[in-house]
Amino acid sequence: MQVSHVAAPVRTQIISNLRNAILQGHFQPGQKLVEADLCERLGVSRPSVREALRQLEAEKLVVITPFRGPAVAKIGWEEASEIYEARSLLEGHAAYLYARRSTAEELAGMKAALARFREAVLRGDVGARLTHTSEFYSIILENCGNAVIREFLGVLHARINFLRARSMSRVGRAKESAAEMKRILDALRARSPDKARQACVDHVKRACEAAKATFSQPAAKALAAAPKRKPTRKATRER
Amino acid sequence: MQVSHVAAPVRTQIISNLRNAILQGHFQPGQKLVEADLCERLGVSRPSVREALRQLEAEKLVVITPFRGPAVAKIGWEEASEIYEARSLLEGHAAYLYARRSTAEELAGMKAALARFREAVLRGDVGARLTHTSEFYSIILENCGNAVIREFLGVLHARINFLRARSMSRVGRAKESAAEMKRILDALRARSPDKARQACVDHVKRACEAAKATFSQPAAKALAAAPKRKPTRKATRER
DNA sequence: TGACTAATATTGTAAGACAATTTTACAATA
DNA sequence: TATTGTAAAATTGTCTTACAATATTAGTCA
Repeated sequence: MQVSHVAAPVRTQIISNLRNAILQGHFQPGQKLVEADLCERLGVSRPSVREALRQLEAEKLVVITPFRGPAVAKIGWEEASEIYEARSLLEGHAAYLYARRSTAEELAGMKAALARFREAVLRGDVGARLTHTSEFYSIILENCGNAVIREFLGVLHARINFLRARSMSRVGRAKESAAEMKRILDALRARSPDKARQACVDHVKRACEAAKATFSQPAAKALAAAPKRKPTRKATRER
Repeated sequence: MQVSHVAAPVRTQIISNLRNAILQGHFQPGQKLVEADLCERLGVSRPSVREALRQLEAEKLVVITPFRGPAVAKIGWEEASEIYEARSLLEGHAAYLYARRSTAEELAGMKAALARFREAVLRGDVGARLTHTSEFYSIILENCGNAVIREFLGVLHARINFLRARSMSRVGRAKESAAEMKRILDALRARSPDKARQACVDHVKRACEAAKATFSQPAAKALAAAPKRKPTRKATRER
């Protein structure tokens, strides 16, 4: 007899697959996602793919333009700035709430995550830095007692994931980041909601500034790759 | 079938229709939404309906359980409480941001909306109260300068819409609400971000308390509406 | 009456079809 | 050569049909 397989619907897997692919940068921002290609690549039908794309659109990871189809969401500095602002507000409040609810085990878990983060910084492992930062934060979010805030932050983190990766790979940033996380942890240990909020807000502010700095660099690449408008019409092939 | 020349995808209309129907209470919370019924009622195909339902699920207005299908989201006090908390945070910040950006025209518009709200209170028109409250708030949200916060608040408002309707119909509440809105407007006129934030937070807090009070009442209706219950089998599943 | 089984309803997914629209390719022209 | 207009191809939006998987309901039997 088959184990009561809670049978993850195909659609769910498609969503996970696509979301991970986008978050891990396998698709470039702005890249067009052709439905037929996705069907073939994932081995599923078009209705399933379309339903999954709807959900990702609602998460703002995908933008769907009528008759032009879905594309990976592309984010500009202005929008990123707004996301950082909302994140600061929500993350600060999550820490505020969590400061009164933290347990010794959880704080130990955060300490361990922070240690692994520091180790990853020394190793120069950018991917691990993100992983352990997420571990650190998820303990706060999972236990802050407000699922609505948690989910919003999950969506926001996903949307600026690539920015976090970019800024975290900057030399000085990771070390700064570790110090800021330490400050958050200290505030939580002290069970001081206001200090925890402030530490989080400061951390996000710094992260925001680091991300902003990365918005000046890529322009060089963009300019280099676009030697002014080419007269022939096939110049619009991008996207 | 019918062809629409305009760029208004059928799916978009379905989403609007269903969302409005839910917000206006034409479907009860917890009510099951049978795909075939929706197809017939809206005159569209099942794939289109399913795509629309996916989006509404992402907005948390609809809950889809595997093999049991979609149902109008039902919200308990605990979740509502979390929503009010997030709303307080975000709405307060929106007002904080807006206090520095408000224009004379916009403030006049808010004054007018508040006047219409007061009028609706006197008339006893509950529907108009909600309409004009939304007008009042939308001026803040549309111009606060942060689209991310604006959209989050739009989603939150939709999720607790029925609560707002319930609490706003309580006798004393509407009048209180008018006074609180006046206080927000005064703070904005004074261009005081902190006062505006505080006024908003207080307003949401009061609204939250009013909503909480309505969570004890509705049991009466539920009892009256379920006269025939067969004890056979597992008591018919809650819908 | 109460429990078990069959029938029915509904959802999950696939495949195919076709109109609407955009994109690309190509040809005509100055 | 460069520009512009048109035709072909590609892609999306939508519908229809189909069928397996699961849940719900009805009916049967003690």
